[in-house]
Amino acid sequence: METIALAEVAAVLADPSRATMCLVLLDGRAWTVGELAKAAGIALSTASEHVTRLAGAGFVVRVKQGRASYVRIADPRVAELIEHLAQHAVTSGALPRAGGSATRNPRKTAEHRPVTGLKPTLRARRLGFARTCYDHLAGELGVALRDGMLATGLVDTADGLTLTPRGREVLGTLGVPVAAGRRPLLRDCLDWTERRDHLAGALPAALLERAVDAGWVRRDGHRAVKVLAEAPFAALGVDLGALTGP
DNA sequence: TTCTGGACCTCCTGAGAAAC
DNA sequence: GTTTCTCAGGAGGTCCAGAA
Repeated sequence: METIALAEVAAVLADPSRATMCLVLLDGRAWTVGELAKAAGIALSTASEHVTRLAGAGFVVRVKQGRASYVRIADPRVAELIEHLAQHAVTSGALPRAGGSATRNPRKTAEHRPVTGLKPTLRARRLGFARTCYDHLAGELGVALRDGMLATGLVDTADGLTLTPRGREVLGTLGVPVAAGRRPLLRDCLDWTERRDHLAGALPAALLERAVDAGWVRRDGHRAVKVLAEAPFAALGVDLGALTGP
């Protein structure tokens, strides 16, 4: 019974077009069916069918707004599942690291297309340096944030990943709201480019939202994030100058 | 082991509906 | 009228069980 259910769910992601759509949606934004079709390199009607199937399996939800129909990942757990599958694909050799592709359809997203020139190389480097992992920061910057917050005592791992009183204070001064709600405040999320953990959960999501609102970082194309020089990441134990950068 | 026919899947074009 | 999306129908490819 469970085997059949697992096979059915896996079959939904087994199609390269639907997998591409899911990877595109990992940036946490809502996309129109037309945009998804363009990203996957398929016709609009075909994309609509794929979205219907993804929605039926609970991977995505549709939000009607006027004549447009927006599609987004159903919830953060789905995003984590897709991110982990992508990470597994990389570590198992099915997909090369950022910038490569092993799908049977070569016209897929820029993120997984083989690097053939300067522009794709730069894109891959930007993704590797700093990007969004659904709703939080990932890449070299994401891993550095975890390391920095641990090193400066803002986060503690003695009893699982917890925010220390000092961490609460520092984040408060930065204007980052600290409220867990139904989601865990902090948890580890394996980074598929760095092969190390970065921070996920309600707090990293709030930090990214605050960073974008305050202009510390700017979304720079699909998933890539540009860090501005005046970003106060030093308060979180991150030495931006020590990172390799894109 | 190879061939064959049916079932299934993906993707396309074209028509039509709905919203602006 | 234009844009965006869904639906219908069909082409082409793949998979698989059964036969030779």
